[in-house]
Amino acid sequence: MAPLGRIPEATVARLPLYLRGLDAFPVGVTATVSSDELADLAGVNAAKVRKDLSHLGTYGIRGVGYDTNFLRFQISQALGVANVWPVVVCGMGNLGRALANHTGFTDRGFPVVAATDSDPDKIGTVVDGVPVHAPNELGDIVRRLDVAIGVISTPAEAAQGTADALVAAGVTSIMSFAPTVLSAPDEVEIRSVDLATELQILGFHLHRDRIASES
Amino acid sequence: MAPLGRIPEATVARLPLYLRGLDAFPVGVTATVSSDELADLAGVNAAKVRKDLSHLGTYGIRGVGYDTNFLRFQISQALGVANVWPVVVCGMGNLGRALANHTGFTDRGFPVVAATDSDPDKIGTVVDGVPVHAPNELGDIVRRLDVAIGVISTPAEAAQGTADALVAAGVTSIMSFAPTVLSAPDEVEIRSVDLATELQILGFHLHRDRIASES
DNA sequence: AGGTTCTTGTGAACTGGTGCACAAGGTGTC
DNA sequence: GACACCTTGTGCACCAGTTCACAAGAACCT
Repeated sequence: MAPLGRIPEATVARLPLYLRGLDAFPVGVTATVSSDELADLAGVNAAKVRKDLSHLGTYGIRGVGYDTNFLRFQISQALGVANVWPVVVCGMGNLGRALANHTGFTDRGFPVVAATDSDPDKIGTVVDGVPVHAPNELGDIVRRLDVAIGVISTPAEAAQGTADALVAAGVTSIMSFAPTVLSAPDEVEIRSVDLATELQILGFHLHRDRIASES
Repeated sequence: MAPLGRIPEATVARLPLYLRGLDAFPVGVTATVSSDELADLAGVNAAKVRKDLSHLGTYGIRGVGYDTNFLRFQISQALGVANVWPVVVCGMGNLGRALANHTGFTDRGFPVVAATDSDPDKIGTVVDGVPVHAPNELGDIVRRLDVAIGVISTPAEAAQGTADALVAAGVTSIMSFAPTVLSAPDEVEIRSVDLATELQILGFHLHRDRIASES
């Protein structure tokens, strides 16, 4: 019922999952989905679904469920999915190349419009349709192509410098894969994904289970 | 002071960050680090560092700080970093190849020992030192190479089947990049990293800021 | 030794988020 | 129209995790 007040961060993080879950229903065809079904599709529980959706001011229909098309519209609206946010990939190593070529990005409104790399052999080339520039052109690229999001896939040593350059160019959203802490002004939103860290967390559980089974 | 009781999940997720932060101190050289410094290195706050470390039963020295070498040892111990956990990468698309070739994995005790892919052209080849097998050989590979962790980088449609195969082969730790919900028995630990979802969360903040600045 | 300064370890308050449980409201059947 | 059946929306209790604030302990200086 809350008319678009502040949406809790935990809810925001789940909205994309609901949207993904709604892919199970064809667009345009009238259908309803219950919080229970949607919970299954998104991998959460039903109470959470209902509470999350109530934050959007979405009205489901008691006894029936949510209209799939209207719900899709509401969530898209809240997330601003209609917008297209151009992305620049900084660091065209293995990971950078994979990201630049990742269809899941462009499909969802995040086209990779340019990349940077410090390797002279790569600068000036076009990889999978993405032009590779020198790092010092970053500011220029951002302004010219209206880049909204910077992806950092450089080695850890170069990450902070790259982040600084992105911030200087006016980018306020950064997704980093570099295994290091980045500092930036408060208004810059940084999401850090460290794959090795993720594996270490899995390793912890394996380790503990092994110890438990040995004793 | 708690002698290795149950460590909160949130703490476990930060231990790798502390370990990474300790890289700033050379191994073997005696030095101390305060919770404040370590907090900076790991990108969290000092109170959290102290409480987290207290869960390990680690004793710092009041008025001084923590011995860097001992701390490194303690955290490594807790995480089970000494163990080597072989990894199989399922799905050798762009992302899979990048992961298989990612030095950050092997370096930290997670060697990629094999991969699978359904493309007949790839099966039987060796990519960056990693042999590619057919999906139906997965069970065999896991048993033969003692695989502990499965990475799923297949398309969404193939993800559940791959997960099932991993579980059937006895793998209890899965890291998935597929944009879909995976179901598995409770004892299987699944960490899901959906890159498009991450970008959508960034997009939400961009969208909100734009609205705020327009009104 | 006494005083000053530093930093840990932790009790306690606080915060955000979760999950239960049920009233409110809607549909369908007889 | 009455009744049985669904499913939402939400108040409330609960829980995990965070942050504060400070006593306890250690080093150093005079």
